[in-house]
Amino acid sequence: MTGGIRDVLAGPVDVAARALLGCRFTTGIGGERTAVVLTEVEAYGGADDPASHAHRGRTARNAAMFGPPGRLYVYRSYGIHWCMNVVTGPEGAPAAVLLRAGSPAEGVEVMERRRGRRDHLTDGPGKLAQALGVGGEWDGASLFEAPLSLEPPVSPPRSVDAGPRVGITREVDRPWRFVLRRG
DNA sequence: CGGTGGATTCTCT
DNA sequence: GAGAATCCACCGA
Repeated sequence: MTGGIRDVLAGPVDVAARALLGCRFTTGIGGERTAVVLTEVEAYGGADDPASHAHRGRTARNAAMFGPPGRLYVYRSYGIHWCMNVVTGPEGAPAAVLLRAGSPAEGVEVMERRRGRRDHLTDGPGKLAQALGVGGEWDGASLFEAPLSLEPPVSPPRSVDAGPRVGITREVDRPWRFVLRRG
């Protein structure tokens, strides 16, 4: 074994997306430790993927997608929420995996405070970023350097469902949304 | 340089 | 199930 999950993130984005399911994503932002197990992700490619932010080339917003794999791409959605992606593929080739949902695994009380509620803590991309304390200042940060960490699951997920991506208007038929099926 | 619309979430009906 | 909230990157002029 060489780099484990890091090698997978350097490969094709849809393969990387599947591999991220079941991973434990931990943040120690603001001195408060929170973690989730990723349960829902979506893959986004580059110029060949009309639904991707990188479809029209490099811009100030999507620059992180062109960087090396294993970093965060964080952007503001609908002027209100932050959404997190894991950059994949080789440097210079834009691709990223949107983290849509997870299961709270650590620091639940911190997440409750950040979210301002006790239910629906991490069941959407904006909610997940808020619960973990991730905002725009983390755009480009490495997942393998403190205060972030990404740990692969002990054993691979038993079953993964694939379907169309959510909330997009282009390329709606590409089945690049992956959901961890409980079992 | 101004108009536009989004990889969303919440509240209310 | 529908509509509002709210910002800024992007695109066309």
